[in-house]
Amino acid sequence: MLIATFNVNSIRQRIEHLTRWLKSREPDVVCLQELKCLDEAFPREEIEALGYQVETFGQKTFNGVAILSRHGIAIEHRGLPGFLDEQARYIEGVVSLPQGHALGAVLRIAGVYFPNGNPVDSAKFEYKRGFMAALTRHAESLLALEEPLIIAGDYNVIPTPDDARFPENWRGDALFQPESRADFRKLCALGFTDAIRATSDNPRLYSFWDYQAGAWQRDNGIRIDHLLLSPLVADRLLETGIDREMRAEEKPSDHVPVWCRLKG
DNA sequence: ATGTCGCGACCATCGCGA
Repeated sequence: MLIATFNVNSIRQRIEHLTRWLKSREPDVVCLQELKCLDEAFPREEIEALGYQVETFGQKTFNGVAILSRHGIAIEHRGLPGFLDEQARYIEGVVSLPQGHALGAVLRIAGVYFPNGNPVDSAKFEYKRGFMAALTRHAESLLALEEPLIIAGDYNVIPTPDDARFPENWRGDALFQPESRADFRKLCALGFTDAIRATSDNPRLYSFWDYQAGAWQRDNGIRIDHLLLSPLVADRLLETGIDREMRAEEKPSDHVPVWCRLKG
């Protein structure tokens, strides 16, 4: 069972990259962020042709999230419960697993696209913190269900200095503010495992490189796309990966896919 | 600090968000 998250930075610009990657990586469930289009403009047929159920929560121009699943998925939320929001940043559903699966009958998956939050002295940062507070509250209620649960997506948070090539460059940025990092730690402290950090102590594990100033060529990256695993999922974690070679393709997204493989 | 994208308004560049 392979679960992935990928911020595509416009699904219409990235559909060819995505389908190529789906064919080679063969993930079971994928959370997508930054669709940047309405549901009716989402190129669903190309993805359905590869055997995926496609569930979208789109928005014109900005944001937008989706879940792709090779197993049946029932969407329970479009929009984060308890957080009034005009922006499409949250989608949650329950995947029905094949009979006799090691995880049990279901896997709950939430796809998130956190607000960027810059500049820090603006309402945008307060909005980011409010989103995190609401997600933490909601995650607490989900953990009480004691189901296997993954919250996957673009958190727009650099958790530690090891998650940036040049951490000093991010001082004062909303992605690396003490408050943003503390909020992320508080969410994790509910009992989630950061899948990448649980399986590797390699430095330079990044998921995003800015388009500007030759960031990719200099490996000036940050790790902001995360897979948070509930205890029942963490118990079955086998390996993780970051498909950084996607960033070297023609017309790439500024993010690359991050994935984890589970037993069963 | 900024050497870049993608979108949508509007028709050719520009402002916004990242």
